[in-house]
This record gives sequence, C-alpha cells and structure tokens, in this order.
Amino acid sequence: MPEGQSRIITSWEQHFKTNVSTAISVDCVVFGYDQKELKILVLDCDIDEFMGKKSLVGELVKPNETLDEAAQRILSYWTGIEGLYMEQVKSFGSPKRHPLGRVVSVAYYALVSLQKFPEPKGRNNLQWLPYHALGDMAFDHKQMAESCLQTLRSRIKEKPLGFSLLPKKFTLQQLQNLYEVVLELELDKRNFRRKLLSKDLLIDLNETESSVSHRPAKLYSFDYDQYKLNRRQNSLFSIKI
Amino acid sequence: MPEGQSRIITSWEQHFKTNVSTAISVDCVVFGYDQKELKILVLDCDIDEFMGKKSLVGELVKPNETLDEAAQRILSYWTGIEGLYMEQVKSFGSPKRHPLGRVVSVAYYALVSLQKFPEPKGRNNLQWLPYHALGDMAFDHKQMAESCLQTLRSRIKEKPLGFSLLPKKFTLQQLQNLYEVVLELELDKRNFRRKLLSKDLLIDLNETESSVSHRPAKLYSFDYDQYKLNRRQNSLFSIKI
DNA sequence: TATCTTAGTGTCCTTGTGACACAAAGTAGA
DNA sequence: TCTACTTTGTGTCACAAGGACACTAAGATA
Repeated sequence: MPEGQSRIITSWEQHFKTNVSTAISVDCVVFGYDQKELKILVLDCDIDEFMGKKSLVGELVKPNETLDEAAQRILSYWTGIEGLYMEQVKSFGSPKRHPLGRVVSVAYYALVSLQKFPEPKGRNNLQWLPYHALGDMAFDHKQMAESCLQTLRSRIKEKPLGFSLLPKKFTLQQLQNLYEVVLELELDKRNFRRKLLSKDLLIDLNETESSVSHRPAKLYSFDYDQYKLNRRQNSLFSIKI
Repeated sequence: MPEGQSRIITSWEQHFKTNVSTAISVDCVVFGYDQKELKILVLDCDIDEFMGKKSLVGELVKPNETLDEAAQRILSYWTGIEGLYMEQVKSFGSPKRHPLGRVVSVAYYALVSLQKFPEPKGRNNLQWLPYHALGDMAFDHKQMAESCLQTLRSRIKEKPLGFSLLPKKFTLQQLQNLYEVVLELELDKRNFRRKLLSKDLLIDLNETESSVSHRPAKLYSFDYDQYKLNRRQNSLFSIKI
C-alpha cells in the first residue's frame, strides 16, 4: 500500500514553504484542594464565541521553548510560583477546536497548595472554582479538565502527589479527606492509617493542631528523601472496587 | 503577576497573521510480537542529518483531520490494515527536534498481530525490528519508542491488549510468553493459569495445536464481549516487584 | 466538672498470591 | 509397536494484605 515516501518528505518541505498556519499551545489544569473540595484555576474567556464561559490558563508555545518550558512559563505567569509539580497529559487536535485557526493544544495538569496561592489576582477574573461547579467551558477545555482529573486519579494511587495539594504540615485526617475527595470513595480510618504509616514515609513532627475545639490531631510531613531512596514500586494505595 | 491577558490574545492573532511556520505531526510506534520477541515497525530515514538511521512511521497532520484520524491514516497507509488498536501517548516538542523547522509530534503506539502483517513491503525498507535491536534512531524517535513501551507495559497489566498481538487462537503458554517478554519478568506457569482462567475471559475452543512434536496445547480465544460486559476494574494482573 | 467533638487504636477473617513437582498426552525414531 | 522425548496441565500449603468493625483518649467549652 505504501506508494512512496519521497512524496511525504516533499509535503513536509512544502509545508514550510507555503506557511500554512498551524499553532501549538499549552493549556494547564491547575488543581488545588481545600475544605474537602477539589478546585481548579480558571479564567473568564473573552473570545466572542465563548463569552461568559470559563477557560483554562494557557498560551501559544514560543518558537524556542519546549512544551514543558511553555507549561512552566504559563504556570509561573499566572500563579507567581516557580517549579510547580506538573505532568503532560494529552494533546487535543480537533481541527475546529479553536475559532482563530488550527491550534493543537497540549494539556498539562499541575498541583498547587491552596496555602501558597489562596486568592488569585489577575486579568480575566482568575479564580479557583470547585471542580464540580465547572459548567460548560470554552473550547474543549472541559474535556481537558476531565482527562487531567482522570490522570490525577490514577497517578495519586501510585505517586505521592497528594502532598503537593496540602500544607507542609498536615493531619492524617486531612490526608484521608483529600484522597476521598479526589478518588470519590470512602476509606476506613483505621485501615488508611495502617497503610500509610506502614510505608515509613510520613514524619511524625511531634506537634499537634492548635485552635481546634476538640482533641487536636498530630501533625505529619512527607519524607520526600526517604521516598526517593526506595521508590521501587512504592504504590501508595490499592483501591477497592 | 499576570500583566494582562489582552496581550496574550493579541499574540494569538498575530501568529496567524504573520504565518509563523509550525507543524504538527503524528508518529506511530507499531508493536508486533512473534517468536518470543517484541518488534516494532521502522523505516530507513532518508533525511540527510539522519542518513542510515531508522525512523518511526509518521507524517504531518492534515488541515482537516484530528490527531486520531492522522494516526489511523498513517497506520493504514503503511500496514494496509484499518482500525488497528492505538492510543495517544505523549507529545514531543523540543524546538530543534526536526531539522526542517518547528515540528511538534504526537506519539501513538499501535498493536498489530504479526500474523496479519508478517512481511512489510513499502518504500524506505519498511521492516519489523526486534525492540532490543533498535540502535540510535532518527529525530527523537528512540525516546518516543521508549515512552510508548513504558505506556504499553503499564496498560497491558490492566487492559487485554496482549490479545491484539497474538493470533485469534492461542495457547496459554503463548500468552504467558508474551507477557514475560513485554514486562521483562518471569511468571509461574500454574499461578499464571490460575489467574487468567479465574477471570472467565478466555474461551476454551476445544481445539488443540497441530504439527507440534509433543503434547499439543489447548487453544483459547479472548472473550471481548464478556470483557465489555463487566469491565469494572478488570485488572488482568498484579505484578510482583 | 460535665459535655461535646474529633483523634487514635487492635483483632479477626477472608482473599490473593507465591512457591513448588509430577503425571499425562502426543510425536518421532528405533 | 515400543521407547524416549518434549511440552502440557494440574493442586496444595503457607503467608501477606486488606476489609470490616467499636470503643477509649484528649482537649475545648460552658
């Protein structure tokens, strides 16, 4: 069936001669967590076609940067924080997805602690929105958010991502709540603690919560060094069906 | 930190006015399996910079097709088979990855039964190469192949992908060998059978191998209908570390 | 000092999985 | 047709992991 690959090469060269307009962008699904809610960072879209809808933070990739660099640039531009945890998820390339022309967009998800970035300020009404309060979104951004959430759910079972969404010092109950919210299931308190503590990845800070009107909980932090040492299949969870 | 998003919108519009040359391509890592070897489909690269090296099958995405459509087109062009199993894996966008200009490429993996497509014919010496015999490749295609293999390894533990790489009728030993080769580990014959048969996803065909000079093995086929019915966390394997 | 609220803990039973060895079936060659 | 050869196909036991489950402990408040 192959008829000739020289034809293919020609088409590549032609592409650059004829200046077909194609663009690459990066869109980021930035997750935050607070008050037993998973949130994502959104803007008001100001393109005519999608007026009134929310969009993800994103921009065109510049000529001399990699995709990861573009994502980091976008993240630090909107949050002011450098080096956020992020991961590429999937590219979206439906021909009509952007009204201005052919734009293929690479979706990333990123994790921010809401303690570090509680009240977004910026143009276009930058804000945290509870994931479940997202209605329709501009472009195919809703699909992107869903893909990214699915990826987050699968990664958080294996990698210690949850800790990027919590304050440095946290209680076991906070950690459990986070997992319950992200994975949309209920976990048994005793089994959860047994599992987590058996990994020897949590540092007991010998401190307790303050300003709570009941027995204060112990505070822990995550031991990244220990994790890096033996990251052999350090699967954090096994989840019941 | 955000200085103004209107600036961002402007840059998008500008992009399409100034006709910056950017291209999108799709590259496919086509996996095949035979004789206890995992193979991939490669071409001789005929671009000057990479003369003598192997490359993946791939091409520019056309103006009116989605990424998935481009991947299907490429796959059927080179193999002559429609509707191969494939999945998007990752996009590669290093600015200098292609000598002709800025090309962001979306990598897909695909699975073909070597029985359906045993002897490739086509330009550029299209051929199956054992995965471990791949040396350096053109562009960043080696990285793509590695990413795709990693994804295949992780998916094959959960989804019934292996069956796309085998003939319709297969023996349990063939299936076990395939898993051993892809995952690079040894499995216990009895435990493997216990696990697979307990899923009720294999149809006992009441046939046996022929033309072997020893006790012939029973033949099975995979029950896709049954699988679809209860695809609830139908994880096929749990793998020892 | 009594009440309220959340933290923190241990056991039992079931299930899943790894380790392990030998008889059965068919072929090929003497 | 008998023997040797090769690969198939099978069962048990011991251990580890995980799910279900209820009460006491600690501190705050009125």
